[in-house]
Order: sequence, then structure tokens, then C-alpha cells
Amino acid sequence: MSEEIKNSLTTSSNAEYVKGKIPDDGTITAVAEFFKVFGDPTRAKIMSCLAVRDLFVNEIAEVVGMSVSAVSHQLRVLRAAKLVKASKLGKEVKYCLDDNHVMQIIESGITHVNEEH
Amino acid sequence: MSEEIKNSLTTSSNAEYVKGKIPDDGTITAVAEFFKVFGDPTRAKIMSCLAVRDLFVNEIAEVVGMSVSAVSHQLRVLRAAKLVKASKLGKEVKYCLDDNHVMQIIESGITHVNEEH
DNA sequence: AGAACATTTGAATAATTGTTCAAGTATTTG
DNA sequence: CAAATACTTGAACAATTATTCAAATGTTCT
Repeated sequence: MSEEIKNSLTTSSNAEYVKGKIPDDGTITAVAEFFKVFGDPTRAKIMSCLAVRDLFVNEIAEVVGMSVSAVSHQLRVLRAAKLVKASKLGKEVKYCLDDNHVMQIIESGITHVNEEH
Repeated sequence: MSEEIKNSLTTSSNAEYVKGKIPDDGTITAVAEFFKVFGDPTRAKIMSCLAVRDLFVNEIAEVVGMSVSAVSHQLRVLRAAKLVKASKLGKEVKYCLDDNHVMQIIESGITHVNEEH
């Protein structure tokens, strides 16, 4: 059978079927955007810290071993993603995890990387 | 009480305590690396497709609306991360998800972005 | 062997991103 | 009020990355 006829019967309809089954573009973009936030070691480490205990910015900086400025920049990203929450106490700012399943997601990542293939 | 003395009692030990409780740097880096792969809309879409049905490269390209070359480049990333698997059938290559909980992770992402705050 | 097809690969380019440094805001303390 | 502290912000820079384009590989079919 010629390639042309074969394509008209199989290839196109296979793609068409899948197109109708996957999430819409907006959802997929949002999900990718969400995971991108986890995809940086500094941010992942910050979230791991806050899973243990609420901390001030300078404490986070000490734990992750980076400048306060660098940490602050990343905290802004995490705040925008609604993954951490800030509360001002005097001149200090205390940060905590904002989302119940943040740590659940990180842990599923840890589970994955600890598996051998 | 002076800041200096206060710091020697509280700030440092708080950071020290958390340092001992978080995963080691290697694990955190690996986890971040893992999530980075999910953090691109093209790759997320490709994985969503393969969750529906195993597909050839040209079919994936048609579904995601990108060039075969661009898709092939991303498939290489996904293969390296052991998230998809390739099998050659004649001159075509069929791809499928390689990992049981790939879709589980994407779905936890979808759940998150669908939640209102 | 040669043409057609499916996929991969490498180099180039444009865009995004993480960190640093310097300066800014806000709060407390002497 | 001035100095010190805690944090944020903006600009600049280096590094990474996604896509495109052209060329290469490998397979099937005549």
C-alpha cells in the first residue's frame, strides 16, 4: 500500500485521537511553570528548609550557603508561585511553606531519584 | 540584650538545627534536575501525549504542533532523564513513558494549578 | 544502487535565568 | 536623629536552554 494512503488511514487519526485526550494548552503551560519553580537547587533547598521549620531570611541564607540577596530573589519567585508565605515581625521577615503538598511533591521527586533503573 | 549576644544564642543554632535535618546537597541537586525536566511546556505536553498512547516521533510533532527536529531534541532530554523509552520499528521510532509515576507527578501538578488560593 | 522517508544530530541564535553588587526601604536602638 | 540591622530591589553579567536550519544516519522500497 502506498505511503500516502496508509497515512490517510492511520497516522493522522492517531495524532488526532491523542489531541482530544490531553489537557488544554493553558493547563499544560501552568503545570510546566509550576514545576519549573522546583527545578532549581537553591529553591528546592529553601523549600526543604522551610519544611523543617519556619525561618528568617538570614537564617535561610546561612543554611543554603548563599548571600541574603540571592535568597531574597528566590523567595520572591517562591512567593509569586504561592509556595511560601512571608510575615513581617519587626525588622525581620519569617517565611513558611504556603502549600500543603509542596513537601509531598518534593518527596515524590526524592523517591524518584533514589530509585535505580 | 545586645544583638551580638542574642545571635550567639538563637540565630546560629536555629540554622544549624535545620542544616542537620534537610537532605544532602547531592539529593537536592538531583531532585531539582529531575523537576527541571517537567518544567518545560513542550516536554510536559509530550509526556501528556505518551500517557494517552505510545506514538511515533512525527505523530508527537503533529500533536504538540512543533517541528520533528524540536521534538526529537526534547525526546533526547526525556530519554536521558529516563522518563521515556524508545523502540525502533523499521524506520520509525515508537516512544512510550518509561516510568510508572511520571503521570502521577504531572497529575499532582495539575491538581495544584487547578486549586484556588 | 538509488529515491523516499523517519529520525537524529550539530551549530547557531535568541531568550531566559541565577547570582552579584550597589543602592534603596523599613524598623529598631542608642 | 543617626547608626545599625534586616530585607528588598534593579541593573549587569555569565551561563543555560529551546528552537531553527541544514546536514547526516539509517531503513525500506522499487
